[in-house]
Parts: sequence; C-alpha cells; structure tokens
Amino acid sequence: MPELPEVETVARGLQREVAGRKILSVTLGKSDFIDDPDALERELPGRTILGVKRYGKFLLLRLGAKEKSEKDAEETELLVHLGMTGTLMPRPVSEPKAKHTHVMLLLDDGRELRYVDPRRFGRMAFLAGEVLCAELRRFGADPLEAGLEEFAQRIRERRARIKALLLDQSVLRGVGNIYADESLWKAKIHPAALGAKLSLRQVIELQRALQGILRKAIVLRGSSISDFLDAEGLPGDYQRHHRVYGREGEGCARCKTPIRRVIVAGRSSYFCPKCQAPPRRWRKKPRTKSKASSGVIKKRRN
DNA sequence: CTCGATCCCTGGACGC
DNA sequence: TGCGTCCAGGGATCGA
Repeated sequence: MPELPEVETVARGLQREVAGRKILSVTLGKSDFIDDPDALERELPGRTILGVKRYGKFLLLRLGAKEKSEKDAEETELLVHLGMTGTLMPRPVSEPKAKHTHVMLLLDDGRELRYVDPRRFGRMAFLAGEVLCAELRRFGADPLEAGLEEFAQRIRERRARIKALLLDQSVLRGVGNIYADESLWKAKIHPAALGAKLSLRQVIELQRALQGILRKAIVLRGSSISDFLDAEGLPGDYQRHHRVYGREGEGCARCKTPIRRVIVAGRSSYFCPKCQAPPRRWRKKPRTKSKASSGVIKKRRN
C-alpha cells in the first residue's frame, strides 16, 4: 500500500533511473483512471523527464518543454497516484508486459516506463500551469516538513476523530492507514479520539511519533504488505517493524495486551486497548458488514 | 462540519 | 478443483 514512505522510495528510484530520459511515445491500455487520456498521448511524446519528486502520495514527474523553441514558462508535470496496487518502473521494451499494464512510456534508452495496477485505484494526470497549482493546493502539509505549530493547529482545530484527520489528505498529505495506526500507537492515542480534544502534549507526541516512523520507514524503503514494489521491483522492509497494523490478537509490544481492531472513519484501525485509552462516549461498533438484505442483488453501474 | 454509506476494482483468503 | 463470498483500502460523492 503506497503511502508516504513507499511513494518517497519510488520517487527516489525513478529519479535515479529515468531523470533525463526523453519520452518518445505513449501506449495506453485501460485508461479509466487517467484524468484525460488524450492529453497524455498528445502532450508526453517529445518531453524530457527532468526529475521525479513525491508530493503526498503522488509522484510528480517534472517534464520539459515539448518544443525546443517553446518558452517553457509553465511548470508541467505528470501526476501519478499508485492507489492501492500501482507500480511504476522502467522495463526493457523486450520484456513481456505484466498483466494489468495500463500505461507504457517509451523512453530514449530502450526502456519503457510501465504503470501496472490491477485494481486501478490509482490516478494519472498531465497537468500544467495554474491547473497544476490549483490541484496541488488541495492538499495539506507534508508531515515531515510541517512545524509543530502548523501540525498542532491543523489537528486541534478539527472536531473529527484523529484517525480521520490523519487520513485526510487535505489536512496532512501522505499518511495512510498503516502509518496512522503505527504513529497513534507510539503516541498512545486512541484512533477515535477527537482532534480538538487532544492535549498539546499529545499532539507533540503524535508529531514526534509520526515523523520518526515515516523517516525510519523511508530508510527501510517502505512497507510491503501485499503488492508494493519500488521502482526497481524490490519490496520494502518496514512491515517487519509494524507494531499494531495487521496484528489483531497479538500482544502489544509495550504491555502484552492483545491488539484489537475497530472501524474508525470507515477504516480498519489497530490499537492497544490498554495503552490507547478510548475517548468518552466512544463505543466500538461491530465490523462494518455490508449485510445488505440477503437475496437482493447489488446493482452495478455500466 | 462531520458522519456513514456506497461505489470504484481485482486478487487472495476462506468455506464448502 | 472450483465456485461463491467476503474483504482490503484511497478517494470521490452524496445524503443525513
């Protein structure tokens, strides 16, 4: 599951592997996850990948001007969100295509930058100028860059549950379910606690925990739970350091109490019921089961 | 403003 | 072996 550390790992790998390469042509498979597929086919060929950076959970591939003469006043980027199962890596053109390969960018070094995504929860978009800026402005602070003041303000001015706030990309960009749960455990905060009710002490602890965990996860090249592979096709190692995520029933690393799982903000949330005291009036709900009246056939669109 | 519900999608786990 | 069912989850969207 690509979150901030995984996307950072991919960005660094791509920076090393494809920065400076020119895109010669574009081949699309299924394109329902692309904002404007025609724009990709029209705009990418002839542009050089100047560099690759992470922005929240997005990869930003900075592109050069299409024509040499072009004055290139506008910043031009290819945004790539890996969703749940996306991978982006350069492969030799001779290599057979993996299943679910949906985008192929032919490069000028005999390789193809291939986007593979079985579930197509990802997103791809060619954006430039003001449209690009407007898109990037939708997102909150980078958790590794935000100072305590900004971090505390963004959390404490909201009445939503802290888990929901951590997952909200307009509050902080880049945090997903794994690192939210891991940092809440480290900071001893219940996922259902309300942001506005956190003490300054708790917010400080949370920021420390979050930053420390994200940094260590980046060093270990992210977590590979199921599908995640970096730009070189290698899995990460941080999953071995998970203290609560995916560990329901196992003993808490601090107090041995069995880790529990509840649904908060519509997501599985793993926590230690002893270390992470629940807020007042919080009652755990049964797992969300879409037990839509049996017999009724769910209708599918298109 | 915040919430839950629903949808998107496929593969893997599990039960029979 | 094979089928059906449930589930995972980031994000958009909608109604309460």
